[in-house]
Amino acid sequence: MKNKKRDILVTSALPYANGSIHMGHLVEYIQTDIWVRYQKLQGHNCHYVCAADAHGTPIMIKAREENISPEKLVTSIAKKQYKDLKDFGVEFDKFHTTHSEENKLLVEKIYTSLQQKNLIYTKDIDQAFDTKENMFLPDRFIRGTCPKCAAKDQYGDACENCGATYSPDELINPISTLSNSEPIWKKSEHFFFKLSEFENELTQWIEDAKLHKNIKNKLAEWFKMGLKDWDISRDDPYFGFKIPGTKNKYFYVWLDAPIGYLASFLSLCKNRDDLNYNAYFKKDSHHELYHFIGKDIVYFHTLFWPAVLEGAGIRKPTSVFAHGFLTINSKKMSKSRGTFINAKTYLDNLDPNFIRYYYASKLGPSMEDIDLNMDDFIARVNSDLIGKLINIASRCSGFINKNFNGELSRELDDPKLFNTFLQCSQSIADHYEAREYSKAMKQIMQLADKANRYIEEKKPWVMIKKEEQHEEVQLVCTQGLNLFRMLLIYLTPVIPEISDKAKSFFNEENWHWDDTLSPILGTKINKYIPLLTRVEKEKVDNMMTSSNETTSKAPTNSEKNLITIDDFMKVDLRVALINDANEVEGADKLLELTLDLGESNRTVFAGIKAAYEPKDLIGRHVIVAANLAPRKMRFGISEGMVLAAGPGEKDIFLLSVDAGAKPGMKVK
RNA sequence: GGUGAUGUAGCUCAGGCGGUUAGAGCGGCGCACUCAUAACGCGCAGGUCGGUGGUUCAAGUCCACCCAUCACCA
Repeated sequence: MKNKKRDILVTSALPYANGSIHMGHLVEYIQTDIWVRYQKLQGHNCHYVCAADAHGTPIMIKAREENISPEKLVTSIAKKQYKDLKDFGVEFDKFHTTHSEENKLLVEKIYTSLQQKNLIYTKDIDQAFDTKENMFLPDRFIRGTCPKCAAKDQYGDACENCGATYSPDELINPISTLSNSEPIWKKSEHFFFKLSEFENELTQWIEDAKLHKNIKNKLAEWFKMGLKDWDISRDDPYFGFKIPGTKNKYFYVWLDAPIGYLASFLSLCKNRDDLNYNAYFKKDSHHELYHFIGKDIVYFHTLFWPAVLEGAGIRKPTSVFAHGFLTINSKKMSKSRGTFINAKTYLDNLDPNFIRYYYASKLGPSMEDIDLNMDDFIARVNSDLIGKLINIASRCSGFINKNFNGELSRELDDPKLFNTFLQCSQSIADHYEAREYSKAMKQIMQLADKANRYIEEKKPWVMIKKEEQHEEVQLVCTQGLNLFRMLLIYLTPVIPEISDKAKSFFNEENWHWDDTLSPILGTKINKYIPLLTRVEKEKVDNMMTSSNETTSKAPTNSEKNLITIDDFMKVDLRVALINDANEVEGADKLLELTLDLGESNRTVFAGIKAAYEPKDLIGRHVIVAANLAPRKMRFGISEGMVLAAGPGEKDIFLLSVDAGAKPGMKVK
């Protein structure tokens, strides 16, 4: 049963240093932290490193908006992020930053090494350029009308309304969100990493790393499409590391971010005599390396990253563990819907141990999303943690303290029952190791039920009234407290803070997984102070309310993007009569409308099929943007846009005019 | 649009290779207890396993199609 000591290095994805930590981030950090604490509890040499992800255009822009240097912005945000994580019991051995000396050194070293092996080449590409701001624009900073469904104000890479993906040059009326000007298209030399040369190595690595079935599926899909080389450079202005030998080219943030894992560890090694960086990262290292990530960044961690490491002659990760996203009350986390909960908002109202346990009770090794359902959260935490677990201690300790001067008996009442609990040790350990936390929690709670049933059967509160059974009460409660102690050792990775409190209640110093083997007997316990009290619904409600308040205070997009009356008058809005409406063959969302605009007739494709029947539309008056540039669509040319409101799908509502309006009338 | 995944009691979820009356925890209802910051114990009720069709002696479990939800598309 005793394994030899393992050397393990673990990472969580680096939080991007432009915002606060929220409940979604915490799924990952808590999942990782539980695993690391478990390994440490088993006595392994396990190290957990992370860092602030400091580079990239969004951080540069935000710093500019706040009129401070990007360095300063990153430092202050990283400090807050680190504190939030720490307050949730997430215990890093090192939290560094990608904007560090160590990282610069490693990035350049790796790049040079790739270059020497002829794995880097340059190529000119066309990119959107903002002439006012004098910079190239990432897709996210371009908005315009979706070429597929004509939804307005969509990002440069994908439409949130119809889900279409495209390149920014396909957008209708593209606008730079930085200057509100129309971008031009300009050539620029970019640096590429030859990912395509690593197909064989990657295929082998995917097998070796025993990646989860879901990840493998996803990878197979990408392999089928063929690996494309990776663009690793960005143009000035950019916040990042300059590419050696160039004047104005920078490394793309996604190149230096994962290298930040190594840099953070390197920095840790500097302060620790017992750690050797090379032992972990030399090509043939047998030390273990694991990355915990979200499913959105599987691509970077299972293709680019191992390929870059392979190319640079560095060891590859032992494995990569991807988790799903968090939904709140079954809804996507969203600021506008008030389902966006910041870490800080949670902490202002609730105990971090609650959410650590709740996440653990739902987490498994798969990439499925998990839901934070508030009613479920309250029920689960109160029932499991308070009602079952903590209750064992609080119903036993009173007897020991009041009647036996706080002293535990010298033997157990039921060693067999104790052994039953012990027999689950391996299975629970295996669950932790395999990141099957939900199964581990279930098993532990079944034991807690068993402990409560034992006390119920023995009825110490009856025995204490009979002189001849007095001593048996001590035996029974000592038994109960020992069962409780074992369960808390099992739960130490999940609720470390409660575990610490229990430790001092038992007057013990350190707990190791194998301390479950021998019961604690004949010693004194301290006065019992409730280790944890129930979740109150009011606190949860309060948290939800303040989440709503803080998020709705943020200026909305419309407030920021004010336009003048002249801007508004540029849009020629007209009343139109729908003469005809038909379904479009091959289009899922479009209807073809023939409109009477008074002087002329128009054909317009409108994305309203989910909401309206063609026959109900004929004869209706609607409002049309009449001077919209005609747009060639797959099904024909659309000569305008019918105005409608709503989030999409079935919830689209056409604007109509009061009786008397005639086709062709101008709206003003 | 393409690809992948998910859909089992009110809620959260288990259900290797298809096999008798489909499981757990929570919640609900009833009983009991009073040691426990109402916690615990015993019992009961709840499901045509998203839909349709198929393969089979037999399907929640395999196949096809459909619907809904989610994610990814460098």
